[in-house]
Amino acid sequence: MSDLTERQKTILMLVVRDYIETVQPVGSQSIVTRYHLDLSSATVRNELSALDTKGLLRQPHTSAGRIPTEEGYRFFVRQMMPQAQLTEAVQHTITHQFYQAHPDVEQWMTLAASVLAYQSQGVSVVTAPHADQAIFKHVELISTQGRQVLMVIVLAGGEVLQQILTLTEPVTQDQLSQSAARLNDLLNSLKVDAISALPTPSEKIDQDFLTMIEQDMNRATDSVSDNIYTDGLTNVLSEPEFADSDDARRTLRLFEEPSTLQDLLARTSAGSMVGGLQVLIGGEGRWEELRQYSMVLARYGVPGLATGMLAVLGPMRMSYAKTIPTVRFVAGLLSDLVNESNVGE
Amino acid sequence: MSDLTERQKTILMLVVRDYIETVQPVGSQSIVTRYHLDLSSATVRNELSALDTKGLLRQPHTSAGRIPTEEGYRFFVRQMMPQAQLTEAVQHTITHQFYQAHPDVEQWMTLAASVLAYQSQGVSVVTAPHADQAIFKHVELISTQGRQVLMVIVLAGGEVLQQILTLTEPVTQDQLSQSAARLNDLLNSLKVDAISALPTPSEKIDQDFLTMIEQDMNRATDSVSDNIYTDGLTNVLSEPEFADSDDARRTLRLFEEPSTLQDLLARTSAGSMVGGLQVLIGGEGRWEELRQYSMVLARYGVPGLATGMLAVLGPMRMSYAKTIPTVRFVAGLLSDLVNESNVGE
DNA sequence: TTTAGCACTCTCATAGCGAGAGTGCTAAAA
DNA sequence: TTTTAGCACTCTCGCTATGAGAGTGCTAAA
Repeated sequence: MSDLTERQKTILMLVVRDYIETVQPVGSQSIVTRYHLDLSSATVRNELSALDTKGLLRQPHTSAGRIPTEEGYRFFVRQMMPQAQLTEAVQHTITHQFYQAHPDVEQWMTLAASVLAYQSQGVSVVTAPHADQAIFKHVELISTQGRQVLMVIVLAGGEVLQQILTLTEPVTQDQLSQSAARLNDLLNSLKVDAISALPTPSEKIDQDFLTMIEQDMNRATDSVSDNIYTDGLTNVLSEPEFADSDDARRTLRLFEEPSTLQDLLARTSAGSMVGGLQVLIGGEGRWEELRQYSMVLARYGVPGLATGMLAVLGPMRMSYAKTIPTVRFVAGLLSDLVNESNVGE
Repeated sequence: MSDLTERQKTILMLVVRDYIETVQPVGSQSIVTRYHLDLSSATVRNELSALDTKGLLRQPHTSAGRIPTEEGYRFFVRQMMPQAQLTEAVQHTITHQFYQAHPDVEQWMTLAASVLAYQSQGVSVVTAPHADQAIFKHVELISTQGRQVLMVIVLAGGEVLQQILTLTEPVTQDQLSQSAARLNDLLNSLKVDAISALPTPSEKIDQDFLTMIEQDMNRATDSVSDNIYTDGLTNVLSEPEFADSDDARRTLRLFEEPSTLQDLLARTSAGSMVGGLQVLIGGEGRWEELRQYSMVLARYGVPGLATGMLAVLGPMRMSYAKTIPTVRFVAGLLSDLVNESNVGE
C-alpha cells in the first residue's frame, strides 16, 4: 500500500479529486484528456488496475470507471492535508464575522456552526467550551417566586450553570443572599473534588444548597456539553447519499440525540489526531451509522482549562479540500477566543 | 360547499380517512367493500363526482381514485376536531413523563417537543414561555474574570435573561454587588416601559448597567423567544413528500432559521383559533414553503403573563386524529405548568 | 514499458406492451 | 327520482427488449 510509484500517486489523487467533483465513476480516457496527461489511456488503465488490486480504488461494476475506496480517500486526505489552506479572503471574512458578533459564547457557537456548514456544505456540530475540571467561582441565589429559587453557579473559565430549585418551604431573598455569601466564602476557588471533603455547614439551608452545587458541578464535568449547536442539515438532505434510505435517518438521529453524539465525540477524542484534526472516513469500521459518511473533527480550546469540539459531517465524497482547512481555522479562532476570555485569570 | 348531504359527508370523511391511512388514491369500489357501505359502487361514484365538482376531492389523473383537496382536508379537520381525544392511557403516559422530569423550563420544552414528535410522527417545534410584558424582578452582577461581568436578570414569571458584558475598566465584585443592590431597589417590579422614565442614577456605573438592562428587557419583549426546541426531523425525512425535492429543503430551512420561524408563529397567532388550536393546511395560500404540508399549532400559557407556542409540521395527509388531540393536550399541560410556577405571585 | 486495437460487459434511457384499477355514461330497475 | 348493472375507455405501473455509450481487460506490436 505504501509502495506506490509517483505516477500511481498522481493518478490516484486525480481520480479522487475528479470523483469528488463530478460524483461519477472516472475512467481512464476522461482522466487523460481532462488533465492533459502525457500518457495513453491504456497506460492509465494499467495503473488503475494496479490501484484497484491495492484496494485504493474500486469499480461499481465491471466495465465502469473507478471510484475511491475508503482507503483511497484516506490516502487522498493524508496527502492533501498539509497543503490545504483557506484563501486570505475567506479567512478574513470568517475572522471579521467573529469579531463583530456579540462576545458571547452562544453567539460564537451559532456562528461557528453556521460558518462550518456554509463552507463545507455539510452538517456541522459544535459543542460549547467546557471546563475539564470544574472550579468554583461564585454562586448566586435568587428568589423567583414562592418556593422557587434560581441558582446560578459561575465556574472559573466563565462557564455558567443555572438551575431552578423548588424548596420545601418559602425563604426570603435576604436569607438566600446570606446563605450565598457564606457559601461563596466557603467554596472560594475550590475544585469539585474538594467539596465533599468540607466540614458540614452549620446552617441547614447551606447544607442543602451545597449538595445541589456539588451535584451540578459534577454533572457539568461529566457531560461533554449540554449545549450542542448544529447547522446545515438541509445542505446534506439533497445529497443522493441521503436519499430517503433508512441509513440516512439513523445517521441524522445522531444529531437529535445528544447522548449518542456525546458518546461519539468522547470516544473520538481518544483517537489519533493529525495536526489537531481528525478525519473519520466511513466510520472507520467503528461506527456503523457513519458507514457511507465522513466526519472531520477537531478539539479546540485550552487543554486543562476548557475545551470543546467541532465537527463536520458529509458524504464520504465531501470536499475535504474545503472542509479540512475550514475546520482547522475555526478551531483556531475558537481557541483564541477561549484563551482571550481567560487572560484576566 | 356547505350544502352537503349527510351521505356526501360520510363518504368524504371515509375518503380522507382512507387516504391518510393508505396514501393511495381511493376508488369507489374499495370504499364500499372496506367500510361495508350499503350502497353500490356506482352510487358512490356519483357522489364522488359531486364532491369532485365541489372542490373537496380531486383525481391525480383521469380514471384514478380520489384524493382530498386542501378544502377537503379542512372539512375533515373541522368535522373531527371536537371528537378527537387521546386515550386515557396515552394521557397518563404523557402526564407522568412531565411530572417526573426536572421542574425546569428547558426540560419541559425538550420533553414537549419529543412527545409531540413521537405521537404525531411529524416535526415538532416548541417555543419557551415568554413574558408578554417584561416586568423586572431582580438583577445580579457577577464578576467572572478581568473586565467581564455576567449580568443575570430575572423577570416576573421566572424568565431569566443572562448576558456577558465587557467593561472598559476592571470593577471589583464588591462594587458590582453594591450597584446591583441599588438597581434592585430602583427597579423593583417595574415594567420595561417605565424604566426610561426614571431619573438618571447618580453613579456612572449604575447608568451603564441600567441601559443594558433596558436593552435586554426590550429585546426579550420583541422576540417571540430565543429558545426554540424542535424534534422529529427524522420522522418526516422518510416521507415521500420530502423525497429530496427542493421544496422540502426550503421548508426545513424554516426550522434552522429562527427568524423565519418567529415570523411564521407571530403572524399565525393573529389568525383564527378554533378551540385554542389552529390547523394550517397547505400553507393556506399565505406560506409558499408550506404548500404541501400542514401544521397544527397552539398557544399555551397564561395570556397577559407568559405564553409560548407549540406546533407540529407534517405532510398534508398527516394523522390529524392523533396530532390534534396531542397538541391540545400538551398545550394544556404546559399551561398548567406555567400557571403553577406562578402561584406564588 | 508503453500503446494501439478490439472484443466484451454493464448501465441507462427509451419504447412497447399488457394487466389492473378506476372512471363516466347509459339504460334498466326500484 | 334514485339506485344500480354493464361496458367502453383511460391512465398508471411494472416488465421486457433494445441500442447507444462508456469503459474495461487483454493481446500484440512499437
